[in-house]
Amino acid sequence: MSRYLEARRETLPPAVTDLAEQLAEAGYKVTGPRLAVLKAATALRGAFSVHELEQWLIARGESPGIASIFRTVRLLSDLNLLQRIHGLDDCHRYSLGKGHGHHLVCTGCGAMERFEDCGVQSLIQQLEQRTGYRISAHLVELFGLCPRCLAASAA
Amino acid sequence: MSRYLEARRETLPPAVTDLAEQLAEAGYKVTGPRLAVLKAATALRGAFSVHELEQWLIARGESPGIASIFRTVRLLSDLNLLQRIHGLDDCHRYSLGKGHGHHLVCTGCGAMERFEDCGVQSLIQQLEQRTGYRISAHLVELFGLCPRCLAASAA
DNA sequence: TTCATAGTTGAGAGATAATATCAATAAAAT
DNA sequence: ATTTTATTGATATTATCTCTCAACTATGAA
Repeated sequence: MSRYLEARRETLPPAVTDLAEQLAEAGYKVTGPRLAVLKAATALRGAFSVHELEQWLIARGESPGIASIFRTVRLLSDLNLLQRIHGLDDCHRYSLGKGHGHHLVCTGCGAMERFEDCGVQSLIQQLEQRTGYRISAHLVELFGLCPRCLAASAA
Repeated sequence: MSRYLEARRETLPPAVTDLAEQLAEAGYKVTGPRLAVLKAATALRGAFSVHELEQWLIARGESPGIASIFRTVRLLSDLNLLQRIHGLDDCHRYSLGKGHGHHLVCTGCGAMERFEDCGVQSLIQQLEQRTGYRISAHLVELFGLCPRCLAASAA
């Protein structure tokens, strides 16, 4: 495995070591900058932007160069460990999570719920028949107010 | 109505005058640059980027400043006459069309089908119950190969 | 038709998101 | 411990898009 990771395993949250192990398994080196980004992404939870990752890291005095933050985000995305969130306007947010997933995003505060089953299978079948396309991917994102923002707006 | 539009109605495609009338009705002036962008968007059909609009216009020697192209795209979008297409990667394409709509985009050639009914109502109800969110908007986009690209890839 | 006015335009500066370059560095294999 | 090779970071660059503001023009009123 990764010597670098083993040396600091004790000091890292399990979620971070877990992700780092997947980087190693995929043949990538486990480096300081990459661990830093993983720490930030894990700590921020939910939907975060590259800028927010950077701010979190700067605040702790351990920010890699911005290029490496982008590179790590891209790498996690390529390995399907990170999903890009497509907002109605904003398309520059991400969420940790394995494989295919969808998001329900609060337009008030940015909170987010992930869900797996989006029930578009029958729509896909229907459209394949009607249009002759072979559909291989889909994007489903939902927007609204979370319970807290809902309560606040009612007051 | 718009004096400017009436004076050139004869020289414009109906799809363009139709859109221009909607600008006028909404209280916006019908100007040369705006008509030019409408012509480009109508001519390009399907999914287009701002850059493609600009290229089309430059090729005909009637391109407004890039700022005005962006402004017109934004205006059409605000009036719900233009939809932004969210690709898996690319989020900078648009499609003419009124109101709420979804897209089935060919990952091979960029061709595109619009569809209205996306059948996520029951998913929305389900998630509202489970999460307590009040869902007010959604994004559904599908990707695959169009019949032509499918045939080409089989060969 | 002409005029006044208020909305619109365009050039260029600037903001933001992201990538490219490449010498220096550090993790991993030996 | 040394070698090898991936990775990093500073900087420049590109792409997308917005801002500013003087000049302009479509529109409504006269």
